[in-house]
Amino acid sequence: MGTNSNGDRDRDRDRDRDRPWQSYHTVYTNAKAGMDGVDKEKVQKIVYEMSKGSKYFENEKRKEATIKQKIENLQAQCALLTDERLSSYQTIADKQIIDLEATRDLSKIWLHADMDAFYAAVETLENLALKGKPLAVGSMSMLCTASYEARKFGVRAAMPGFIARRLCPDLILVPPNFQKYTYYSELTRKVFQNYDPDFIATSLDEAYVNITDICNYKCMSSEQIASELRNAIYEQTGLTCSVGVAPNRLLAKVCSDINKPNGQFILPNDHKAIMTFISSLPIRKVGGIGKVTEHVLRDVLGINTCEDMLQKSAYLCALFSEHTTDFFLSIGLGLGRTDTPQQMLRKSMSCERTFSATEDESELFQKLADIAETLSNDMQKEGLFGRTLTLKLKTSSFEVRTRATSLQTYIHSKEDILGHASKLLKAELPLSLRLMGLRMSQFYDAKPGHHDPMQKTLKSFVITDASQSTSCGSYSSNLHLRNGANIDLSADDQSCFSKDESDNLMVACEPEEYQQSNKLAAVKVYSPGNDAHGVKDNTDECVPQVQMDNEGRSNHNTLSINAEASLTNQNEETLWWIDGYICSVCGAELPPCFMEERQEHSDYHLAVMLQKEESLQNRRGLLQSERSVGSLPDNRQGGDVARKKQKTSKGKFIPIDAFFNRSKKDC
DNA sequence: GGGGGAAGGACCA
DNA sequence: TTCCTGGTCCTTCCCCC
Repeated sequence: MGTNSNGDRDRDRDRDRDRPWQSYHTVYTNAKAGMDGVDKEKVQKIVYEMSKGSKYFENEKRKEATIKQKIENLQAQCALLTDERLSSYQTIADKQIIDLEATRDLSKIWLHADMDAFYAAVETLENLALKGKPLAVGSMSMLCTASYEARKFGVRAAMPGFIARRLCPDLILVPPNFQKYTYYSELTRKVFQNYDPDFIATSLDEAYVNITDICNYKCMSSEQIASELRNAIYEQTGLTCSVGVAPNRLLAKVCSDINKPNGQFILPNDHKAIMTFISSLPIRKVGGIGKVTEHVLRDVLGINTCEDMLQKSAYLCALFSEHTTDFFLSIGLGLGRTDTPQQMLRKSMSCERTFSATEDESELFQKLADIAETLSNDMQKEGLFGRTLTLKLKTSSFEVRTRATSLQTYIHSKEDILGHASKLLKAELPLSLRLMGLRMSQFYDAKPGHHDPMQKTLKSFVITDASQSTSCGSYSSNLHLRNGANIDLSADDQSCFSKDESDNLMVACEPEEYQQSNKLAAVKVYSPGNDAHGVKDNTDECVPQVQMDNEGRSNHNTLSINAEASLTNQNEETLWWIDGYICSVCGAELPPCFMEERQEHSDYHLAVMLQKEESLQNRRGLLQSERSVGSLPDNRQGGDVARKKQKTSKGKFIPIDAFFNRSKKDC
C-alpha cells in the first residue's frame, strides 16, 4: 500500500544519497499550465542547490520530517487494522457514499474563468516591448506570476526571484502594480456580470459564473456561451482567459486548467461522463489537495487519482475525521458546490511584514506599531471592531509562532491594538525575528455613526422594571446587530441607566427583584481609558456582548446584556409581542389574528427559558458561595481566584448577534 | 464528554 | 544577499464546567 517495505526504504536511502534534490519536495514540483516541456529534474536540482544550507532550507527539512512522522504514524495505524475493523469501516464508508451520491445535483452549469498569467499579461499589454519575453511580476524575494515564456524555464509563481533568475538568466522582473490589475479585473467583472449577476469572484483573476439561466435564455450550449464569454473578455480587455464548464464549481475549476492558456474544456452534466473524467484525475489537480495531503494520501494509502479515493474509502474512514473523509469521498464522486453562496462575511483581517532579521527590541516594537497602525486603518475603513487579536511571529530560522488573546471589548484603534499586541510580543522576547503580523478576528461589524430610524428601542427589546432609574447624563448611543436589527439608546432608555462607583453605566433594576427573577442583566459602558474588567453580572450566566458606539466618546465602549431574561411572571401579551406583533425574543413577526401560532410560539420560548432557569437554579448555590466571599471579576482582587473568575467570565461571552441569530433559527 | 479558546498548519491566489 | 501576503478552514490540545 504505502512505501513502508524494507526494499522501498533502501531505494529511498540510495536516491537521497545520489540525487538529494529528488527528495526535496518544493511547491514548484507539481504540474502547472505552460510547464509541460520543462526539464523537471534540472529545475529541482537548481532549486535544491540554491536553497541548500540556508535557514529556509533547514526549516523545510524540519517540516518534511514532521510530515514523514505523520505518514509513519498513519502507516502504523493502518497496520493495526484487522479485517473485522476494516469491514465495519467499509460499511460506514458505503453508507457515506450513498448519502453523498444522494446530494448530487446535475441541474446547474458552472463556468470557471481564469485569466492567463494575469499580472504578467497586463504588464505586457501596457508595454508591448515585453511581448514574447520571459517575464515575471514580483521581486528577488518572491514572484507573483510568470509569463508562459518564463514558465518554459521552470519559473513560476511563489518562487523566489533569485532562483528564477538562475533558471532563466534573461528573466525580466517587473514590480507588481495592483492598481493596474484591479482596473483590468473590474473590466472582466463587468463581462461576468452580464452572464450571471451573482457571479463569485475569488480573486482578481478568477471567477465562477452560473451560466444555467443564460444557456436557457439564449438557447445556446454551454460550449457556445463559454466561447462567447472568452471573446467578450478579450474584446473588453485585450487579455485572454481559460474557461472550464462543469455541473459544479469544484469540477469547473479543474476543467479551466485543462486547456490553458486561451482555451476551454466542457464537462457535460452527465453522471457517466463525470465518473470517467474523475477516474484518472490526479488528486493534486483538485482544489483543497495540496503538497502535504497529496504526499500523505500517496504514501500511506497509495492514492493517486480521485477514483482511488473510493477504492480506499474504508481506510479513509479509519484514519481521518468524518469531515475530512466526507471531503475525500466527495472528490472521488466528483461532487462539488452547486449553490450560489450568500454574501460571505469577513472573518478576520490581518497585516504582516517581513524584514531583515533583528533582535533589537526597540526596532521590533516600532515595527509592531507600524503594523498596528495599518491594521487599525484597514479596520476603520471597513467599520470593523474585533475582540481576538493574534500576533504572528516568524523567527530568523523560519519557525512560525502565533500568540492570541481574546478581549472582553471590541477594539479597532491603533492604541488598543498596539497595547495588547505589545503584551503578547513582550512575553516572547528576546527573540530574533524576520516577520511580524497582527490579525484581528471575532468581529462585531458596527458602523459608527450609522443610525436607522426604524430601529427598536432598548426598552422595547428587553423588558425591565425601571422604577429606580437614575439619569446618567447625555449618552446617545445605538447598537447595531449583525442580523440587521438596531437598538437605539434613546434619551428614554438612557434614563433607565445609572452609574456605579466605577463610572460604569448600569441598567436600573431593583436588585432584590433582579435576583429573584433573574430578569435583566447589567449594562456596562466603559469610559475612555478604562480597562475592560469584565461585566459585573449578578448571575455569572451567559452574557452576550455587543460593541456600542457613543457619539463623541471612546470607540472602545462595551455594552453587555444578560440574555437570561426570565419572563415567567409577565403579562403574556406585553411580554412577548413588541408593537403587538414582533416577538421580543427572536424578532419573528406574527399578527394578533394568528392566535394559535402565537400561543405555540410563546410556549416554545417559555419552555426554553424554564429549562434554562431550572439549570440555573441547580447552580445557584455554588454561585452564591462564590459571591459570599465578595468576589469581583476585576483587578482589585488578587491571586488565583481573581484570575480564575476573570477567565470564567471571559469564556462565557458570546457575541450578541450570535445569540439573536440562534434564537431566530430556533424559531 | 462537550464547548470554546489557543496554537499550529494546510491550502489558495 | 534574497524564500511573500492575506485570507479561510481544519485539527489538536487543553481548560473548564
